[in-house]
Amino acid sequence: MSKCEQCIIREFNSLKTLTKDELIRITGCKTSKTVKKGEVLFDEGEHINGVFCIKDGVCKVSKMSDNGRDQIIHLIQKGDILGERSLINNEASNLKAIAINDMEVCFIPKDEIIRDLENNPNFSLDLLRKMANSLKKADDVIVDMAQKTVKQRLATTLLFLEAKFDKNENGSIKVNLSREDIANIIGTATESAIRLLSEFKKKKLIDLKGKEVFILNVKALKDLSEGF
Amino acid sequence: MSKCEQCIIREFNSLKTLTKDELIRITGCKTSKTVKKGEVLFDEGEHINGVFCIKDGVCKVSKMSDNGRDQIIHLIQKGDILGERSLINNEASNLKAIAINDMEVCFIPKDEIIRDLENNPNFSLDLLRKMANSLKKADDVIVDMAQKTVKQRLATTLLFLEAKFDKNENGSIKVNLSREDIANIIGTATESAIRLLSEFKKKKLIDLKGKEVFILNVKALKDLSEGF
DNA sequence: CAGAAAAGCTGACAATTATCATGTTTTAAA
DNA sequence: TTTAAAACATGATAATTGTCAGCTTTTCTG
Repeated sequence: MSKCEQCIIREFNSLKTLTKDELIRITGCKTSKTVKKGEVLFDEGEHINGVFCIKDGVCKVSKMSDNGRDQIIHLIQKGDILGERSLINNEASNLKAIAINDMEVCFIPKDEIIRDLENNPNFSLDLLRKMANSLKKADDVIVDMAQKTVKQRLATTLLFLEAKFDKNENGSIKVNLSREDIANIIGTATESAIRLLSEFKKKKLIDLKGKEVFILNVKALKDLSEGF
Repeated sequence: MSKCEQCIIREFNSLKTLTKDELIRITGCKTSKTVKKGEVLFDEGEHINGVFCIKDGVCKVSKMSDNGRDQIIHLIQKGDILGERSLINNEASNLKAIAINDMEVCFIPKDEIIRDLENNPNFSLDLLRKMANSLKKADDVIVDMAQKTVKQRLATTLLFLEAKFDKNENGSIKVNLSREDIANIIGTATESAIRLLSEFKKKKLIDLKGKEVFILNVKALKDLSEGF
């Protein structure tokens, strides 16, 4: 079993504020596991009872709307932690997480994290800052969803993906989303998303090779996303 | 000047976790002020440099979209605190707050709150819980904005207002929103909001007397908001 | 109180977006 | 490898929503 105190991944998230002793204790109680593409990490209404630290891979975090369509709210990748919110407010998850490619994750049981949260103010303050930041980003998403057209939101989303994920050797964005996934991020019908992707391709803003997406014209996408 | 340690308002928010000594110190450095209807508490891009505790009145908290329309993201009322996020991540506000009726607020300077945050784990943990909860609510808003029709969102919003605010003696919701405000909560054109309000009134789901809104049929609104 | 400005309302029409239908391509399982 | 299922793509059409225009009512200001 790999040791948390030697794991570089934690430098990307709030776990970096834990002391060496705390990390050693976490090593002793955490579990590592592989999650295959398509597998559910946790479902809506489920008690997570801990926190995931993502070592590799990507998952989509979504919520079912009353209308019966899934809305993808977050994409979580290497370095991120997952489940901290349900842990803090001690409730069942309001979200569902599904791997979109094979993942390597560590799972830290609830009680251990709570203990650190209560005893290490660096940890709780860092988490507080992280949450304040997430709330700010959520504001932006709400405004975009409420005010932008589907075309603007697609442009916004493509730029977001470009910024968030690494590139493959051929220059495509290193994330494996289906057209339906993209539609569920934007909040539109799959057909509408496909149509607009085709339009963007025709206008040379992007290129598409199967599921691979290449961003060709950032400036034009930015203008589009801002309504010009 | 009124004393924080005797103020009942703090029981409604995270300030309730402060000790008597901390409250006495806050009393010494806080300022009380009246904000008239229409006045700006803080604007986008402004450094707030502290936290507001709302003693009376309501304000709308909004963000300008790229398209140039304001989106109202929160309604803040008596008992709420305001500005804690910008304080925690030490950035300028991404939001703008305007009073929608006359308000009584207290303002606590940044350094004093930060001090309590670092020294009183009850306070920081309570704030953390509050933020985790806000994030959960933000998820719901994102899903609604992304997936629901304007009609569904209006129904959702009316139920939200009904639940959040007290009633006037005649039974109307005790909040003074213009039609434009309502449209800016829902994320639609003012004309669309007006049209749907008229439709709801015609169908006896609500009644309207000027700016006063009366909820007549909660069940029907709930069904509508869920897409039936 | 009068006049001006703002807010509210409604109709007509245009633009956007969803839905349904159908065919093609890709993926995954036997 | 074959075959079935899923994903992708596009057209046609309907429903939703936005925009503009014109009018009425309410609110604000001097």
